[in-house]
Amino acid sequence: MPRRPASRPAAAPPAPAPSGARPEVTPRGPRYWLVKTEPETFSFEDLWAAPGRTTGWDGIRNYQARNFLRDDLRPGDGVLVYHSNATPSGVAGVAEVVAVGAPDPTQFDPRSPGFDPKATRANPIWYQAELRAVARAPRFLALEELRGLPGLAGMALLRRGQRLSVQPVTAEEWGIVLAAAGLGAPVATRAAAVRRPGPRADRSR
DNA sequence: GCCAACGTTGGC
DNA sequence: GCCAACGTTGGC
Repeated sequence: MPRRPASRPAAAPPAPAPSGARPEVTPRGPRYWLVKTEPETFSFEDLWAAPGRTTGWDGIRNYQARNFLRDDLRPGDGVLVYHSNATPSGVAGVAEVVAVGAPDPTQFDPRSPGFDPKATRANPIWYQAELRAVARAPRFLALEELRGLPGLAGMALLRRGQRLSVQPVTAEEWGIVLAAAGLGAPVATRAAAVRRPGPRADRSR
């Protein structure tokens, strides 16, 4: 289930990501991410309905996004699932990383739009992560609403020209988005469990 | 469908 | 290595 309508794989570039405009990843502690998916292809509801509410998040064909997926996601990390190219676009729910490190199988499948003739099983180019749905957003958080939330001005998603389909989210952004989505109460990702209680009013007595 | 913002390709 | 052409993303 391609997250992106897997575009033609680009030619193999120099392996490691240049640092340039790469959004920063929190070095320690729980990490948070946002992944984009076109709901007509694979929606949060599809993830929710998947066996074990889990699926291999495949179809990533951008090197920077791949590097986050391959090198930085860790089991237990929290993930905002964002619907792109949708009406409206926005955050539909929360997932968590279950496993990382597996090659994206669609790169080996000539019938898949994600097929990459340069990839071999010995030398895969693209990777996937196992994601498990944790909670629907009681309130779908539309992009327009996200733009209006104080504290999210610096969020990668909201920056002009930002197109990464896997991007880091800070702990602060995570807290703000969850609270606004009606998920202020603890969400059962390991990452969220580790999260320090913040100034948000989400501590039930 | 339009188009801005990028990433990639390929000629030189 | 430069950079114009082209392709893709994704909001609108």
